[in-house]
Amino acid sequence: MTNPRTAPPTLTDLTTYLLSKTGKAARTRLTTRLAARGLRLWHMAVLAALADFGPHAQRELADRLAIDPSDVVKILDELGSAGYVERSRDTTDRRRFSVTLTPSGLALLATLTTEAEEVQDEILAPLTPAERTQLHTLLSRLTPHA
Amino acid sequence: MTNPRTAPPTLTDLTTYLLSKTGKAARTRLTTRLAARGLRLWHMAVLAALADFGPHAQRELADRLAIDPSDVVKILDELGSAGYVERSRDTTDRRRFSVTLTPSGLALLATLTTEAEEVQDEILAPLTPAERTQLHTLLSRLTPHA
DNA sequence: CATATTTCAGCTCTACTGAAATTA
DNA sequence: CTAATTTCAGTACAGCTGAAATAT
Repeated sequence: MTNPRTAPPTLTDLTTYLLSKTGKAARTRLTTRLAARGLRLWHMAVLAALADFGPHAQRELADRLAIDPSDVVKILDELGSAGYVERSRDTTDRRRFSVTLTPSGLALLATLTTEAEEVQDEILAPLTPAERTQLHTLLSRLTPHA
Repeated sequence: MTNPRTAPPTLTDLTTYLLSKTGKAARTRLTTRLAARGLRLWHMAVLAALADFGPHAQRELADRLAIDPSDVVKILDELGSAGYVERSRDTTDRRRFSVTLTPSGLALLATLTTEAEEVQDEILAPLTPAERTQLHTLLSRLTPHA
């Protein structure tokens, strides 16, 4: 009768459950693609922050992306040794490093964004373009609040 | 100028990013509430599966909820010792345990569902009732695919 | 004999904690 | 002297792997 892989209605009646499940599916798929390049989601997030807002101190990156400052260190070590970002001492406050995006970092971000859009096309496949816009608008009303 | 906690547009332009972020926020909030009762999300998911579809073998729970079978063991140990579920050997296939929900398990599920709905009200607060319905409908079109 | 279910021991990864070194 | 930034070592947890015990 019932497909044994059907999720419980008690859960699927909750919009937050659907949100959590589809969000996790999207994240997992992109994580898998990034792993093929030896990268994780935080690497992409850091590149995006630098591209969109310019140089950051490490603490600023941690605040903006809600990453633990102690984890920012390793992420930047990896991006730095691959030549995607550069660290230099902030001249006005020598406790800080100023992190900047390199041209190759910007190029990488463009590639990763394309991959993310491919994953998005997979996840949103059942929706028409108009419905996708509708969904995006609704979700963007939520995020500042969450 | 720019609030240093603003997320990068390169990311927020992706619907899947918003999906991931709001889904994670919802999950985190409910996880926190459940932890106050010594429970985790999987406990609630198992109770929901048993309430909605009746008794399951452990393997069936694992398939339906996409949990690793080896993790089902511990979850049921905890639910069982608290009296929320009962395990009995399946008479037709004695390799299997048949897991059933107890009345107190059903009562617990009702309480947890209320908590989940409270979290949902927090997360969806910016939306009107009509918009919430719209969001739910769109998301329910996605999950079978994902 | 090959396969399925339950169980356990152990690995890995992410996220978080606590503290040290440097500078403001 | 207090506080902020970067860094590192270590902890806790969830999810997964591999294999054993029992039954089909």
